[in-house]
Amino acid sequence: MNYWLMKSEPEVYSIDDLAKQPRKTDYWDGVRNYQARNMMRDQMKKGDRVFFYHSNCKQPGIVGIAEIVKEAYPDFTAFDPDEKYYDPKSDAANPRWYMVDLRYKRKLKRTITLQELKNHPQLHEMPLLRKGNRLSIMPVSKKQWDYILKLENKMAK
DNA sequence: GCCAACGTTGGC
DNA sequence: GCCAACGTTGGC
Repeated sequence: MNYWLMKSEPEVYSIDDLAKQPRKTDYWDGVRNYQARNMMRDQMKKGDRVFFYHSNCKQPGIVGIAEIVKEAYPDFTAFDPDEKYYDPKSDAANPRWYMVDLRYKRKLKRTITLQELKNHPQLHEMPLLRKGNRLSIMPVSKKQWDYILKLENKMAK
């Protein structure tokens, strides 16, 4: 099983929005970056666990856990000129972008903030904490995953 | 709202 | 293929 971190702006799509969906499941559209696409398309597997991360907000950080329930398939929002993430270079015959389906698992008992993550040298290797990394999808190692989950029950450091 | 860090685009 | 210009991300 692989572990991931996926960013979303809560003003646009929060973890509560995901939890509100029928069967708590929704598609993850709008990835328009090749590196993120490749990880999603080639490495994300059904059953993989995901840290849901809120970005570009007052308290950026990990807010919950989701699960991959459907592996990559063409992102149809790229085909529609009315969509925000329309891409004329992508069409059904030759899709450029992909999406996965995500199911809400649970919220963390507390938000583990970006600032808190930075305070742990054990996590410094995370792409999230590396300078200039703006990928919306990033791998998380099992070690990092377990370490972060343990933080959930501790006081913020 | 600012701006650093990247990615993408397009002229040459 | 180079690289300047531009757009985007996202923390602060």
